[in-house]
Amino acid sequence: MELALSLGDASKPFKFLDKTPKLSSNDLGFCMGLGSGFTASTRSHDKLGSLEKNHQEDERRISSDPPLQLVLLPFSPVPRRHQPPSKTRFPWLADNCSTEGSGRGFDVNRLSMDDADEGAALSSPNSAASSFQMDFGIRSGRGSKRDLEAIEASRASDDEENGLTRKKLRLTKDQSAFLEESFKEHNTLNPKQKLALAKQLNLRPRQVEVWFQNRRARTKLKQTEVDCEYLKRCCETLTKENRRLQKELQELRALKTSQPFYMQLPATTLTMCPSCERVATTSTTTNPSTSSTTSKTLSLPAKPRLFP
DNA sequence: CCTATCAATTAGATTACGTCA
DNA sequence: CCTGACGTAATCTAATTGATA
Repeated sequence: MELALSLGDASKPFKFLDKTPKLSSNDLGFCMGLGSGFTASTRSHDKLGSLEKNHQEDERRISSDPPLQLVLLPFSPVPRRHQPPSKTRFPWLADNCSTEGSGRGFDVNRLSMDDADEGAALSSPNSAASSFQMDFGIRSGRGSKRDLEAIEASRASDDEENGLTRKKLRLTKDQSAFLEESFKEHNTLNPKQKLALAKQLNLRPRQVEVWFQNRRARTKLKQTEVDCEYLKRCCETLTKENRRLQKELQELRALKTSQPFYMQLPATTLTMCPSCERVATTSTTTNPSTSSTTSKTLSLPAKPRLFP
């Protein structure tokens, strides 16, 4: 999982955002900043952090198991620490490419994928992943504990299928990684790509489709969170600026009251920005306390975007 | 009508955390 | 104090459903 987001230094968490109604990115119609470094959403950080944590957890799990050496086609994924880039990560691909079904275990996916008819798929939506994991574990002969448990679960689910008790089985790390790589290239799939991916991953096209759908939703959610945090920072900055200006106004009024005649002189030159219609002072008054009146340059920061 | 997509939701799996013996 | 078992809340995510273009 890679999400590149550089928005400056992180700050304290904003817990209340958890309960804040999510804003649609379509609603974000304005953009304002004062050149201060905006921070990324801590909520996003939390989530991304947890994703990273999950990833690390996954890697930790993997590291305890002997690495599988497989061939990845047709993509060239980023090499991982524990996986030599020249080796492949997907055993079923190796089988698909070389032996074409020889030594294959029971695989219900093929039933639906060969004719590309999702409607002909088995009734259990989990059967595909189950068979995949079972196939994976048995043929590799040294699957992780998680894989082995998945095998057991798949057997159980196979047994329970007739009893209408379905079990949700997660995609394997490699399947997810492959889908993730694919998502980086294009976050939507045409039917041809969907079928190809499904075939490569030994999933049903429907599963690939759903995965992309959910992945898009997650991306959108994260972007919304980033946008939300960005708007919050904008709001804070504007509030600060507003307070400062109110204070300055008060001081000016007080000065005018105490020095009515003096203030009639044009000691301060006020200029109006034609674009934003804001007033900026460009010269000083005689009162040092108000001479801090500044001509601020309002820079509009780029709106933070997640990748891709 | 058919299809693809999306938002909202459900529900199973997993993780985090507190409690207690 | 440490540890493991246990229960539970929180979180993640595969999958479903209904609306819409």
